[in-house]
Amino acid sequence: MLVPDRLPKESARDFAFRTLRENIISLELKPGTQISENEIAAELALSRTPVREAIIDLSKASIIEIFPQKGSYVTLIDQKMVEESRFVRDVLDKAVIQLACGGCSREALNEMDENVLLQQFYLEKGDGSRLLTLDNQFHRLIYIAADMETTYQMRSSMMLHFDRVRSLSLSTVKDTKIVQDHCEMLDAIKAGDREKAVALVDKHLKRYELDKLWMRKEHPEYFK
Amino acid sequence: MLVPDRLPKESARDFAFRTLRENIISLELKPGTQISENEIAAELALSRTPVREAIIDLSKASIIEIFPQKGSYVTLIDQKMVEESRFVRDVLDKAVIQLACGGCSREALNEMDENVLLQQFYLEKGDGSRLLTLDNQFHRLIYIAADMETTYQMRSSMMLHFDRVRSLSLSTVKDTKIVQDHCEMLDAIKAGDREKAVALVDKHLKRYELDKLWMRKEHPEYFK
DNA sequence: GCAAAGGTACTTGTATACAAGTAGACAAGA
DNA sequence: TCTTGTCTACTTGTATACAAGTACCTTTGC
Repeated sequence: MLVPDRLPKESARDFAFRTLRENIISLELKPGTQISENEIAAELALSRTPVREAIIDLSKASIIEIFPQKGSYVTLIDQKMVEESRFVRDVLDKAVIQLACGGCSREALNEMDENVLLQQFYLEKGDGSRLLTLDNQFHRLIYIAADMETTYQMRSSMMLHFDRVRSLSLSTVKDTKIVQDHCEMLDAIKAGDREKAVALVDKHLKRYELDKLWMRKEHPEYFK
Repeated sequence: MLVPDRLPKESARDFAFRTLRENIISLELKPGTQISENEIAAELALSRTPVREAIIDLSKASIIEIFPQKGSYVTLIDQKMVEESRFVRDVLDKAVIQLACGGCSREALNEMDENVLLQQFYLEKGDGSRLLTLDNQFHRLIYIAADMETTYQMRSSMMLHFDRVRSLSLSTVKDTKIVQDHCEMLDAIKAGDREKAVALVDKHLKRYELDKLWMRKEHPEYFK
């Protein structure tokens, strides 16, 4: 497992949560892997308590499954769960982008401009990991622009399942179309073109279908 | 605080979570109230650990706010949060009921029939608390009918804010229209009439606007 | 050889002890 | 009177100890 630096003032629990989450999404901790509270605690130089609390949090999002008195495991990727995540994302993203089309602050637009610029930069550099971060950030900025940040947080917890599937594929495929989609979405928001924006979200999400198929073919052992 | 019976095989953590959640939603624990891990633990005859874990869970849904080394408090009702909850519910409910209109099992329909019957029964009896439970259950059944139960769980966590506002008003108002709405929704699902179903969800949600206004007028001290 | 019993080493669940930080009471001193 | 320091009693955060259940291996008996 990759152990990042502990941020200043970060609580033990938050540190454990962040570490586990990143390792699971990046597939560094593979689906099916057993998670021992004691082992993780030792690895992070913490006691069991904060580690346990972090694991409970992650189990709430069904990304870790706890079997009392037996053990805890990184869940296998569940096709149905990924599908529902996709559905929620589809429905919320379309509703929110329409709000954003209704007008948002200069600030929010600037941040999105900057984000898209960086996406193009790292796309050329071929830095898939950085791209994934910017991708997530871009969609978050849309929610912020629509003043729906709490809703975004909720979306995030469900998106964990989706993120795992994207993780590997985005870092190898480096699809230029995804960045292109983001550019066009931003344009649609600026133009206040709801119809175009919704169509773009729809097209955008369909791309991940390929990711899923590719991953399922390449790593069937990750799936339930 | 009202302490329910502990269910058989229920873990201490689940028991603490359930107890706190119910007391908060029912406004038995009023917005702004301080929650002491020690006090709750004593009251439920548990140690701090499971109580603490339950409190952390509830803080994830922003229904309890934890100030480290200071104290934990039942959050005041946040208008923006209620608004976002309403938005999420609106968007998801409309999408899901359309799926249900696409056809669902005989079983699911039977359960909904039964539920609506009970709603009418308890409406006449004037049992608001029982009505609230049935109301929640009805909407859950729609999600189950659409095979979107995980999505419903996500919806639930955000709905806590909404539920608090409904709690008092539903128990006093006992609006016959709400039960009527449910009947019509069920009919629309049976008929596969998407358009009608969506319109009903829309109308249904608008009723709660009145709840909010009533509550804000009656209990301004509960709001942020 | 095989089956059953029991020990052992793990797991998570819960309880308790201690650490660290905050708020308020209260008294001492300017 | 007001300020300041300290003590006390609280809070949550973390560490540790113990309880209870599971899986597996080993040993014992046939």
